[in-house]
Amino acid sequence: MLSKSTEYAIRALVFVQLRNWEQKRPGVDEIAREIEAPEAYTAKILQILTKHKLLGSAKGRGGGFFFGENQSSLTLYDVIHVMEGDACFHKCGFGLKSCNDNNPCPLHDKYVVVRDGFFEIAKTETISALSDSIRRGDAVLNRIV
Amino acid sequence: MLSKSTEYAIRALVFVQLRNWEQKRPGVDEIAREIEAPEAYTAKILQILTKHKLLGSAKGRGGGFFFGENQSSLTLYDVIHVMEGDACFHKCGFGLKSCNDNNPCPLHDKYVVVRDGFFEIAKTETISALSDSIRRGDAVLNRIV
DNA sequence: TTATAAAAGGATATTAATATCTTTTTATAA
DNA sequence: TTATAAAAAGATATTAATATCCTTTTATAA
Repeated sequence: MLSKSTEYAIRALVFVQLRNWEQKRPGVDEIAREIEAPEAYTAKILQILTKHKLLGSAKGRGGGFFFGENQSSLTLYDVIHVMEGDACFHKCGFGLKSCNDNNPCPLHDKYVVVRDGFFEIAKTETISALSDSIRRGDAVLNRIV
Repeated sequence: MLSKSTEYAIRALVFVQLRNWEQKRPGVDEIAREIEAPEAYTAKILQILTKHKLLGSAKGRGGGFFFGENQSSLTLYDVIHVMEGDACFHKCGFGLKSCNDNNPCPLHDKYVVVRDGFFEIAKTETISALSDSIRRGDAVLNRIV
């Protein structure tokens, strides 16, 4: 499972993308409200994302968050990597320090299939693709009350 | 990813099974040493497992941990459920409160495949099957230094 | 029946994740 | 050029996970 912070990050990025497509640069307050995350905490997460250049930001009046050119095809992997590292793609499901094809833990063979499946999703799915599925109406960002 | 506590629990149970097959009832100290986990913390985890009847224990001289009859085919799911609940089998990969086939988040379709794959492993794999793969030499419990 | 070995239970400590609040910097509109 | 709006930065608070320590209970061997 991804950490709460990573989830907030992904949801925030998707929302920024959607607003950017409408020529808008949302601010912390709007983003936090839309992704249903605490505002101050969302601000911290957006800070991490901009610091790592996954996202652009503008200070001052009329400022907000946006994607630059080289930030358009951000993958889930990029976001996860910045938010919580990539242990989830490498770690043994059993918690053993050295576990691999040659020296497998009892879970290795089956677990690797799942772990690699998740890695495939992370490396393939992009923020803009996720956003587009929402724009098209195939998926939703917020819960429908 | 499973929590550290859950990993310790699974490793501990597998080790108890292996020792039980040798007619031994390992104690906290031996278990902690073998699974490379802190001793006092391991004791707490074993307490949780025995309290939930996943494992038997005997106090006093010659005491230790062991499996009873109805504890022989414990699944990974049983262990995970007791240690950290079953959020990992239900939760949305995106962190949305209501996300399902009818109301999917952008990740839903692909993520569900991975999540269900993990659920299948958890429901299928048993402590004794894992232990047996070690006994046979097909897998290892400890890292080989 | 007493000393000892072992798990159970309870209290506390540490660390990491999550969250909030305040001050500072920066940009823009008036 | 000043007031305002916004993100950045820094400090602190809270909560949950991980970890340790001490005391109590229980069983057994001597």
